Amino acid sequence: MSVTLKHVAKRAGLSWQTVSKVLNDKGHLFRPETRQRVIDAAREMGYVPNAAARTMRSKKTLQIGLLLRNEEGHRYHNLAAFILLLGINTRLEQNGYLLSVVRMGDLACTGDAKSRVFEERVLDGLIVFGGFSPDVFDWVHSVIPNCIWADTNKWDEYCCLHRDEQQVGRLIAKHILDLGYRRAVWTGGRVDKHSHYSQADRYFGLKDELARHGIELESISSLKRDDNRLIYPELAQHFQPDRVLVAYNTLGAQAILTTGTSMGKSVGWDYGLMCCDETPEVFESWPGLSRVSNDRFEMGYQAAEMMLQLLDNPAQRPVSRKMGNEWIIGNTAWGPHTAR
Amino acid sequence: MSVTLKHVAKRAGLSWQTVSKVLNDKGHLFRPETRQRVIDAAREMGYVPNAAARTMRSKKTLQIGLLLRNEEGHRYHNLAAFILLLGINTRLEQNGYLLSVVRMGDLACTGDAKSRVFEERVLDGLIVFGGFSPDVFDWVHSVIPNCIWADTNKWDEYCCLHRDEQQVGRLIAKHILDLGYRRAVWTGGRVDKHSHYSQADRYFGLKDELARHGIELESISSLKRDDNRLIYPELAQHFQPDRVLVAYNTLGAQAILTTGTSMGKSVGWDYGLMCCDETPEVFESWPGLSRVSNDRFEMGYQAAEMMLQLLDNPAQRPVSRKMGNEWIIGNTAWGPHTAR
DNA sequence: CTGAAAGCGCTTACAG
DNA sequence: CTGAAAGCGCTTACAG
Repeated sequence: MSVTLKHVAKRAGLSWQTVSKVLNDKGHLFRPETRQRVIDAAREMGYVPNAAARTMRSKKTLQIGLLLRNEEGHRYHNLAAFILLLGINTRLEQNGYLLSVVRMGDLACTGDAKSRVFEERVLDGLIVFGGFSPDVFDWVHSVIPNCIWADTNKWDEYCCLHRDEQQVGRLIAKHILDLGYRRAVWTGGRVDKHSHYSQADRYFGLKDELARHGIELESISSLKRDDNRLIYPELAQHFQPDRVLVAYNTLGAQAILTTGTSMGKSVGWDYGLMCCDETPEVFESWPGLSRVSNDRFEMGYQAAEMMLQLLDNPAQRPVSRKMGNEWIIGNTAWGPHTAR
Repeated sequence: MSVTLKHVAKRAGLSWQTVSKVLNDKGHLFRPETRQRVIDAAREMGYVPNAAARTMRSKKTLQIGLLLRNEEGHRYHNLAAFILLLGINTRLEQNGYLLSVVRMGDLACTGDAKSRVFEERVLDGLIVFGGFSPDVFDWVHSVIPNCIWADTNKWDEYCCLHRDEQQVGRLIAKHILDLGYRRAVWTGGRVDKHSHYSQADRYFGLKDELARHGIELESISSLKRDDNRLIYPELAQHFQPDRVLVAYNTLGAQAILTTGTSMGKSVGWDYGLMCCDETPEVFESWPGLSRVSNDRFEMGYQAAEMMLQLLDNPAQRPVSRKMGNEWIIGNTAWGPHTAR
């Protein structure tokens, strides 16, 4: 059906093994006319190497998986993961690797993982992204040995990639202090043992840094409605010019903005707002949000980089990395003296 | 290194070919005890079939590609494509197929396509999404014969999947008429031969349907700034209670809203607004937008369905499909009589 | 019911 | 400089 080395060889009048060597360019050790004959024949016949055959010999599939959480009723939950994917893809492509998306519920180890990647040897490695329970980590790792853990709750010396979330908290604290606020309100919810690491790290990074300067971080709780809208029952009393509200992510920031607007409060003037995170959409929809950067494309790129390193030398696993962040100046917090 | 049939066979005390047959469950034609011995041995040793070897025999890679446009400076342009990807993935997974993301600039045929999928036989088929030039279509098709064209400008009898964009225009027209508007303004830009098919179809579907009822569709032009913000120079004069503005997509709707807000105009009251498209984000950020539905997850699911059909029987290619749309009631257009 | 052989398309030692 | 052989891990006719 498709053109193989043998077909090309027949046309070129050479043995198929010779054709293989010419095409793989083993040291230019052929007569130029022979080379040309082979190359022409291959092109004319539209020869394309069979990846499976090559894989069998080389033991490398040149395929990496990206494991994403597949939450029921949250089809779109992982939108940000796409940027990560593009970053990974961009890096892997350079080395001839392909990227396949694998989705899994959090209970995969109990048997609901259906993807073929767990049943056959198809992947050289797997990049795991986001929140899964420890059991899942162990199970996945036992099936696919070469893993990079990107933004998961796992943190070892090797193979893990995190955003430096404590630094995020400290950055927020620094700007709260620089602007002269004496009251700050955390709106990112209560930290418990099931939390994603970012929640604890942002919270304590912020709290501790503020405490060092004699400011106690206040907190308000939040509710999540069935339709995924965030509600902050105690928010109203904190719309004050002397206060800065700290949102866990842009969704939270948006919810605060909406609530404030409906009460006639103007962000930046009637209250301050800072956000610990950003998403690609915020560049278009709310570039003025005062926030800490979060380049998920870069995270993907680095995760891919670590994966390539790991595959290159599995014995010497890549050292874990923490990605730094920057403060992005916005117009949603100007300090406590700007009441109009 | 990894466990093969031979290792399992040795443990089970059988030939490796027999082990293969048992594991592939060829008609239960083995003694139960033999079967059990094999199955136990395989599990104990953690046997996993080698996909490459299987591929070599079956001539099927069980891999599908998703081709996305890779625009310089538009890293995040294709965010909506992720939902499509999830839809495709969900369907393919059921049949054991893997999905790989492939990105390409629009000039690939001139040589900037770097992905390995164009240089080796790795994919059983390719789903092409979005806007490329006809040259690219031809080139891609010549390299990878089994293609499904999802939301591209290509429209044949077979293998194409479109949203019914003319119906979108007609749906908008219908609701404009139902609400009693006599003036409607298209803000979706001028149609030319490089336009995506959706632009022409939405525009003419709307225009023709309105014309049938004696209403002439007005138009205003738009500019795109360097930072991707949309500007409508002639917009101001159209913020009138007797008028409905029709946006090409949610980005356009957002831009109109922002402009209106800055002029103290209240959407739904001071002017009407309808949108031809929706994105996942709009469910969270602007559920009240009066618009036509666009389920990209479903489009992905159907594209995958067509691909599986094509692979199942390449001789009988799947007939092209047009996906219908629904009107989503919002609060941004109430008819021309609601001026306050 | 089980085993031995052929072959999928390639690469890489080893001969000539 | 070119060719013939072995082998990657599997499946599937064909023997026994």
